[in-house]
Amino acid sequence: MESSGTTRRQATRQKLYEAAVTLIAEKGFSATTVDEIAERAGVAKGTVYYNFKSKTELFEELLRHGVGLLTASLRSAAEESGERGGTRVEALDAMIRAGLAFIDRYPAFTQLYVAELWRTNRAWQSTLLVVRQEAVAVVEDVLREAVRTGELSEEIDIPLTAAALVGMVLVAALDWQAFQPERSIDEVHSALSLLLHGRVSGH
Amino acid sequence: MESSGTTRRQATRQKLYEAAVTLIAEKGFSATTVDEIAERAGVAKGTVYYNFKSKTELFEELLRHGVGLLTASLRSAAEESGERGGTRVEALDAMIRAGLAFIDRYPAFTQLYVAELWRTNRAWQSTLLVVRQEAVAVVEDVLREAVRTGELSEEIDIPLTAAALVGMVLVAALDWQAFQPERSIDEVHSALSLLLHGRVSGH
DNA sequence: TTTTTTGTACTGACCGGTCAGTTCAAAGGT
DNA sequence: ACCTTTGAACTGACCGGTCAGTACAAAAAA
Repeated sequence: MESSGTTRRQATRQKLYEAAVTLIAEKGFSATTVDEIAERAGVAKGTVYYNFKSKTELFEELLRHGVGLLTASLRSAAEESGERGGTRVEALDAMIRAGLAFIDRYPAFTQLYVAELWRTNRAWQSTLLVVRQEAVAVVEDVLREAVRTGELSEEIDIPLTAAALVGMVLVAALDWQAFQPERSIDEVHSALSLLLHGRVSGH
Repeated sequence: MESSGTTRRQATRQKLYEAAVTLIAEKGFSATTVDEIAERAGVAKGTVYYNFKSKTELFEELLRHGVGLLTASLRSAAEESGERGGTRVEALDAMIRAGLAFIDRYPAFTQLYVAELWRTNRAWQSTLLVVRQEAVAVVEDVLREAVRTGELSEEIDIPLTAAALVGMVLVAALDWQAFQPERSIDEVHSALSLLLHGRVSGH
């Protein structure tokens, strides 16, 4: 029995998450076998089934785990910006940067999330719905705040704009990793920032 | 013997494309069986292998087919806008609309494209690379043109901005279909247009 | 002692790909 | 007009391999 922060079990689960996330990102859920996951985690197959009731459940918990990290990172970026006395638009900018940093650090998770998000009729569809709503809600909150304080125009459509912003960051970052890896995070950030601040085709 | 424009074979291939695209969008490539594809197309399994040398090849040709439609649609939107004497920024706006219309019409294809695009080490990786480049290039061309004519600032980073714009449209549209289907295409279009024209946080 | 992990062996369902045989419309012969 | 042949297109039963999940005794950890 262990009573401290990380039980043995938690450590095993963590290893399994890390093994599963890269494999599933590369090959997709169905093409990834439980044997492979166990092998990469350096664990026996039986252990997988001791810790999770099925392959699907392992995946669902992986999703919850990862999105937890992302939303925490976005929220704390927004808060820190607020504490520094920044505007709400600066908070958005800080969130873009935090999003990029997250994707830079956990590219596999992001790949997997994007690949699964819009699938229909899958077992974990409901999990994804919840998890997506959490992430988009963070952006919506800041947008709503900004409209309330008059920083942004009333005419913007908050849910659609939030989705578009998230999408912009997600896809730009994945594209960066996959097709233009020689760019620095600063270059990507400023390209997106320019778009946000309307200097791409600003009035 | 048949010699006219649409051979029997082409008709069968078309049926197989249509069956495969929805199934793969819903469940992913590996989770979709050849038997299912054949059944939905109303064709025997052997016919699939008579027309395509493997499941993978069927998928690759499906990708080429679909992206062909998309780029044609984007390019013609840009051209038509040009013929009406519009600015390059108006052409971008027209392309956003064309992109949304495409996704509205072929949602399954878009889902599948996004889900597979950033996977690594897959058989069809090289096909996707080509196919992505075609799509992004259309946007890059218009951006480059706009910078040349002074319509857009020299400081924008063309490849990154093009990727971001494509991503914004892609993700916003999928999100619209999946989570906010009650919105009209006009609402989505104007939300994105506002972002493009910098009126979300324009100076 | 209790919890967790290991490793091997097994099962049964499922799936990609194959192939011998069928269908049928057009071409060619009579 | 009436048979015969040809070959592209299609069919579906079948085969060999793969994989999620199970079983369980023994070891290691706590």
